[in-house]
Amino acid sequence: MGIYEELIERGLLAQVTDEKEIRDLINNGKATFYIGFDPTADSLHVGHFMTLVLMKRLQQVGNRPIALLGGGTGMIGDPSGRSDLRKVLTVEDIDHNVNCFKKQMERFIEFGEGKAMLINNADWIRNLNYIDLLRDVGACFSVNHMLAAECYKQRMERGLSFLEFNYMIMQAYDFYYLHEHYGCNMQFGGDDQWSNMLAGTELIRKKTGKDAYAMTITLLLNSEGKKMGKTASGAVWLDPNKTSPFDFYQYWRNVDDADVMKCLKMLTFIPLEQLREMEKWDDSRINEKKMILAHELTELVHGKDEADKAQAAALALFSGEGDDNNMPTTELENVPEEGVQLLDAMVTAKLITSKGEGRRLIEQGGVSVNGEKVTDVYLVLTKAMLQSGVKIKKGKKIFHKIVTK
RNA sequence: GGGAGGGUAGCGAAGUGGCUAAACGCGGCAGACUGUAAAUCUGUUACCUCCGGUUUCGGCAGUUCGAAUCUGCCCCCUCCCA
Repeated sequence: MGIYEELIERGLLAQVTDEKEIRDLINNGKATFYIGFDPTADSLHVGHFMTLVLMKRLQQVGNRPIALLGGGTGMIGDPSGRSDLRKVLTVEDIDHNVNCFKKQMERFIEFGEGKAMLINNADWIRNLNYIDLLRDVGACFSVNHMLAAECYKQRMERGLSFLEFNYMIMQAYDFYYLHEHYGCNMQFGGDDQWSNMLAGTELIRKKTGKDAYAMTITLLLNSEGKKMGKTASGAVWLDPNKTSPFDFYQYWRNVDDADVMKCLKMLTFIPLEQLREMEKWDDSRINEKKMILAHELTELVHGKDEADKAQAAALALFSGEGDDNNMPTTELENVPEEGVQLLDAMVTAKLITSKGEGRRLIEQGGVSVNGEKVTDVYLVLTKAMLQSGVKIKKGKKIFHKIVTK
């Protein structure tokens, strides 16, 4: 069984331009493929994670990945899949984000001679000359054709700026550039990138007469059809400072029953035979599956140590076994002798956004301190308590420790 | 450039002088039930609070005892015509 078949079985492939060719290329390690990453934030998130995993899978069987950071295209902003106008990022923002992405990716994928390549399209896009570009590639695009693309159609209703309209051309140009300079013959991307990717293969064909291929990855949607990796407080980040390993673990520990197998298949490196076996498991073992999922992914992103710690903390908190030293912690500074109010401490720890919210929570019985339900809105955490560490539980499953030196 | 219609809480959407911190729906949070799931039910959902108070309806300036609601100017969005 080749990697192509494996990707299919894992449910990762959405669309391909030429099934036979692509299967031949990637199964035999002949592909030099690129995946673009738009530096719209200062950390990668779960959405990127699946693409990174895919890069790794393909690299393992001999294909050559190019991670293309959109330091140039980020200046424009991709309108695909967006109903509103993107806010325009400054050059500083973009460069900063690109650097953050780089660091995170390096932890995850091996770059270097003969291995994966990390390229920033700012290197060529920011220096493009308008007239030259128009004459060079502008002639290859039909506006009529572009407007027919699904991603633009949706925006015809709400408005689409000329700036964003050009994104497709830039992305196509990237592909062409990589094809010419790095021998890149394939592009991967989210399913929402399909039209942009096709534009690239067409540009290459028109300019060089050669064929290049494109393949899209199924978007990771939950059973309700929403993108996964989003929580009420925002995306689930790979940066441990933005989403702690514990929270990351908990996110996966809490996925819907209906989504567990899908996540295991799409995101983990657990061999297919084993997954097929798991699929036959009795329903009563559903929680076991969730733990495996959470541990696997936390390990991939944060390392085995962190994954073990997160799991131990979760077990300690929810079933009373294991140790509880690894829950998210906030350290308070300059605690006065008389201590601090619980509500103030919770605001500092970002457990609540206002004291009003905290008061409501306590009134509704949603807060515990060191295992005891809080009834007093004005509860004070004494300095002595804080020095030994105070365990706060908000709702049923949010745990946080507050300490002071 | 001309014409029309808009901008209300996280989102959608009522409200056209006081009874409105602002209906309703979604979303969020909490409680019950469960399996750290889903579904369901209940409560809650600007901010600070003991009573009570403070700041909100694109922005600024007015009219008024009183403005989300009326007037002027400005900003932004959508549609139609160029």
